[in-house]
Amino acid sequence: MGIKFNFRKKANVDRWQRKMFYASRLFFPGKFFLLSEYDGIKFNRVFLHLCENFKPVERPQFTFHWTFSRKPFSVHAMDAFGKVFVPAQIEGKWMSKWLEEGCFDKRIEEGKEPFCILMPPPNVTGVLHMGHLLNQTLQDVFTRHARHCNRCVTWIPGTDHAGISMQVKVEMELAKMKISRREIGREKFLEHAYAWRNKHGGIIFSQLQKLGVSCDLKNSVHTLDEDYSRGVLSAFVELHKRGYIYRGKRMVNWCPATMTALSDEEVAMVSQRARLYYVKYEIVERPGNFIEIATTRPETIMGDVAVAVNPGDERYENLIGLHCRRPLNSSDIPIIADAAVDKNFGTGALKITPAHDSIDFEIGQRHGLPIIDVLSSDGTLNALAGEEFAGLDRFIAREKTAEKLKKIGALVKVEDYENSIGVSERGNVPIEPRLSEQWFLKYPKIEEAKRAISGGFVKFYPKRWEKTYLHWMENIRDWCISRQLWWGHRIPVWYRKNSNRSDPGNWHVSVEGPADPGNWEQDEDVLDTWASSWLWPLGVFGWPDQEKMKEKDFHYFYPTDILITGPDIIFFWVARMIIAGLEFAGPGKKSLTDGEIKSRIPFKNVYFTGIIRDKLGRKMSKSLGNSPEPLDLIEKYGADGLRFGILLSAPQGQDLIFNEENMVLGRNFCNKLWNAFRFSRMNRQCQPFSKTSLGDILSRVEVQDLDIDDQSILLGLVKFCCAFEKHMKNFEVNAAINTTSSFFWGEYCDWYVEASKVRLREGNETVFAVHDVLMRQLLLILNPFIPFITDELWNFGDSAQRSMQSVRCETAKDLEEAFKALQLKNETMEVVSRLREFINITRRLISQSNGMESRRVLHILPKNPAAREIVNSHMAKLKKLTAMEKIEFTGEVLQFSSAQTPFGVIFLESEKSNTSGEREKITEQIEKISALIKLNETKLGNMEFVNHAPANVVEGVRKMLAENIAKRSELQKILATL
RNA sequence: GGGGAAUUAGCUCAGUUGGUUAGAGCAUCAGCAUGACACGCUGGGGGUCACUGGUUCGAGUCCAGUAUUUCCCACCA
Repeated sequence: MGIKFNFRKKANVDRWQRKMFYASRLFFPGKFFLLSEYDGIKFNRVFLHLCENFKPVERPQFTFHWTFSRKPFSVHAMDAFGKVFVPAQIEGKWMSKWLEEGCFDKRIEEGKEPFCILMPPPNVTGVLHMGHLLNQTLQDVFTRHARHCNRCVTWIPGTDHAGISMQVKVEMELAKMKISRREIGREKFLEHAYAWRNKHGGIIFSQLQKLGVSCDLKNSVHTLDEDYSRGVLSAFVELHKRGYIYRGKRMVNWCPATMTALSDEEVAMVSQRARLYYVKYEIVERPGNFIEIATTRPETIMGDVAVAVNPGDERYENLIGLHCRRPLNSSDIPIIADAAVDKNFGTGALKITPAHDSIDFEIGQRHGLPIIDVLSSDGTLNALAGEEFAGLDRFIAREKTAEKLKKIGALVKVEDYENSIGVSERGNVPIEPRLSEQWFLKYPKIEEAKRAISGGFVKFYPKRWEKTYLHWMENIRDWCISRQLWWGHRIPVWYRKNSNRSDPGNWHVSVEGPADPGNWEQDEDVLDTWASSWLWPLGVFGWPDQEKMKEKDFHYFYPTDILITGPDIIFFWVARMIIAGLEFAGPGKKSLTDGEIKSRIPFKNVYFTGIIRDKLGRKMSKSLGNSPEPLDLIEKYGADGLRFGILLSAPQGQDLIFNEENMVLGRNFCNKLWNAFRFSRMNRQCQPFSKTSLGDILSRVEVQDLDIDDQSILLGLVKFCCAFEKHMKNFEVNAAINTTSSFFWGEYCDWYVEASKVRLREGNETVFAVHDVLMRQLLLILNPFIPFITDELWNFGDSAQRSMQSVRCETAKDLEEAFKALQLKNETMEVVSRLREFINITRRLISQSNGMESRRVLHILPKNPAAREIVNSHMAKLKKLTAMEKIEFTGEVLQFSSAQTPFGVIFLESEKSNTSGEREKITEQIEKISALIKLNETKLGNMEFVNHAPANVVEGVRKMLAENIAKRSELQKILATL
C-alpha cells in the first residue's frame, strides 16, 4: 500500500493539513475525503474539498483527528471480536447477569474474614452527580477487591429521608398545585410526601447500576423504615433517660425561609458587603448629649434594651449607670458596662438586643435585662417593632428604619462594611439568631471519641483530617436536634394536655407513646436528619432489637471496615457516628476502656475523598451548571472508561480538577486491554479463563522453553503484584491503578508482546501460556476497577458466562509459590533491561540520522564475548524491534554514525557519510561526559562525603565514575578514527 | 483571628526513611500503515522543583520565614 508523499516539499503547510492531505490521497484518491471533527466533546462529520487545488486553509480552533484506518472494514479470524471495544454492547448484559447470579449478595462463611462497607446514604431525592461518581466508584473498587481477596463481603446501601431538602421539594411540588402545607395539615402533607418519595425516590440506584456498583440492593435501608425509625426513637429515649437530652429556651439559628431551627453545623458563614450605621442615642440625664453606637442591623433597634460599653473605656466612664433614649419606638434604656464589648470596634458602644444576637443575649442574661423580640418566625417584623414597621420583611425594614433615623436626625453616618453572616445551607437565606424553645443534645462519650482517633482505633486517610476532627471535639457545643418540620422522625415526647410544657413533670418520653393517648399531645417537631443518620452503622443492622441484629449479622460485620465519604461532612456525620457507636454499640456505660472503644467504633478506617472541581477550581454543583451529566459520560466513555478516568484523577483526599481528558485515557485503556486480549488469543483455540486456573495454565509451560523475556516478565508480574497489594492496603487507589497501567502497558504490551511476537508466530505453546498467565492475573487485578470489560474478556469463548467476581485473585506470594517450578532466574531481568536499552539506543540513532540510513544494516563492535553471545541469541527479536535487515559484528571502528550501547558501540550503515557531523556530535558527548566525570571526582575527593555517606552510595559514585571514564575513552577512540 | 492544604515541564499530577544525571500522562515536534490496538507504535524537545535563609558531606524531600492560591473553624456588633 505504501503511497509515499514527501510533505517537506510543500512549504508553509501545517502539520494537520499535511496529514489530511496524506490521508485523503490514501483513501480517496479522487477529490473528497471524509474526516471526523473532534473537539473533545462531540463528533461531527464534515467534508473538505481538497487535493486538486490544495491550498493551505486557515487553522480552525479545534484540532483534527482522523478516525479512519487503512483497514477500516477488515474482519479478523475472530469476527465476534471487533478491534474497537464498544462498552454499550456488554454493560447492560453484565449488570443483569451479576444480579441474576447474586454476585452482590451478602455471604458468610466460617473461617473467612468479613468485609463490610456502608454506603453513605444518598438523599432519597438525589440524582447521580459527580461527587457520587468518585465516591461510589471507590467503594465499589474496595468491595470488589475484597471479594477477590476471598473475604465475606457485604456492601449495604440505603437512602436518607433528607429532612429539610425533601420537605422543601415536596412543598414546592404542592405549591405548583396551589396547595400550602399548613392548609392541608400534617397527615395529608405526609401522604403527599410519601407518595412523592415512592415515586421519585431511589432513582439514584438505577443510575448507580449503570456505573456498575456492586452493593447489595436487597438489603437496602431507608432512614424512615419502620425498624430504622424505632432505632432512632429508642436512641432519643435512651439519651433522655441517661440525661443527655434536655429541652430549653436558647439562642438558636433560625431559618426564616424554612421556618425551623438549625444546628450550628448547618449554618455557613458567608462574607457579604453590608453597611455600618452610626446612630446617636440621646442621654436622658443629660439632654443634648448623645452616645453613638454602630450597628449593621438598625431594624432591630426597637428591640434594644440597653447600650453597653467596655468598663475600661475612658470615653464612656461617666455615662455608665445613666440612661439613653432609644430613637425608634422611643423608650429609656440603661447604659451598662460589660467586658464583652470591644473598645476598638465602631464607636466602642454596643446596642444590646438580647432577642436577636447571641452576644447580646449573654450580656442581657448577665445584667438581668428584659428581652424584646421584634421579629416573627418568617423574618418579618412584628407588633413589638411598632406600627410603622410591623409586617415588613427584615431587609426592607432595614432600609425603612435607616430612612426614619435619618429623618429624625439620629443617623450620624453610614459606612460600607464587609462582614460575614450565617446563611442557612438549605434555605439559602441569612439565618436569624432567635430565642426559642428546642430540644438539645449534650454529646456523650466525647473523651472516648477523641481517644478513638488519637489512639488509632479509627484511622483517617489522609491523616490530617484527624486534627480537624479533634479540634471540633474540643470545641463541641450542644446540638439542637429539633426541627419545626413534618418530614422526619417525630420527637417521641408527649405533653399532658393543657399543661405547662416546660415542666418535665408533664412529659411522657417513650418509643410507644403513653397508654392513654387521649390525655396527651405529641411534640410537633421532628428530629434533625443527622440525628437519625448518625445511627446509620447501627440502624442498618436492626439496632436495638437483639433478634434483628443477630439476623443481620451485626456481630460478624461490626465494626465495619471502611467508610468512604467527603470531608465536608466530617462533623455532620463522621464524628457523630463515632459518638453514637461508642454510646450505643454495647451496654450503657459512663466511660469506656480502650478495648470497649475498639469494639464499639462504627468503622476502622475512614477514607476522605476530595471535592470535584471544574477547571476554574469551583466546586461542581447543579446550581452553577458546571457539572457534566454522569450518565452522558457513561454513554460516551463507557462505565469502565469513566471509572478508570475518575480514579486516575483522584489522589487520596486531594481535591481534584475534573478533566474530561482523563475519561479519554480511561476509554483508551479499556480499548488497549481489549486489543491486548484479542492479540493474546488470536488465531488459536484455548480455554476461556472462566474454565481454567493458574495451575492449568502453568501446566502448559515447558520449562526449557522459557526464554529470558518470559522469565523476566513473570518475575516482573510478581514484583508488580507486590507493589499493587501494598497500595491497596494503604488505600492508595490512584497509585494502584497507575502501577497497574504502567505494568500492563509499559512492560507487557510495549515490551513483552513485541519481544515474544517472533516466537508466537512459531506457535510456541509455552509463550502462549505465559501470555495467559499475565492476562489472567491482570484481568483479576483490574476487575474491581473496570468490572464490565474484564468480566467479558474473562468469559470470552465460554457460553456459560459466569462472572469472575468471586474468583480468588492470586497474591504476589501465591504467584511466587506457583512459579517455583518454573525455576525463574533473577538475572534475566537485568539482561532484558540491557536488551531494551540496546534497542532504544538503536532506535534513537535511526531516528536521529533520519533519511541517512538507506541500507538498514547495523554493525556492532562488541564489548566482550558475552555481549556478542547475548546479541546473537536474540538476533531475530533485535532485528524485528529495531527494524533492521541485518545486524553484523565488526572488529573495528567504522565511518558511520555511531552510538554506545551496553553491548558495545553500534554503527548505522549509510550511503553517505557525514564525518564532520559525527565528529561534532561525539565531541559534544565527550564534553558532557567529562563534566560528569569531574562531578564524580570532586565528590569522591571530598573526604567528608566519603566518610559520612553510606558505603553503597559512595560505591555507586565510584562505579559510575569508572563507567563514565570507559565510555569517554571509547568515544575518544572513535573520534580518533574519524 | 486560629488551623489545614497546595505551589515540580505549556496542562494534570507522581516523586518512598534526604543519596547517582527529578519522572508519567496529555499537549507539542519528528517519523511510522509493522496481521492486537491510530482510542496505536517509535523517537525528540521541554524543569533555577514558588521565593529567601538554615541544618547537612549531600535538600524537590527536613527546619524557619515570605509570597500566592485554596479549604475549614471562629459570637467584633
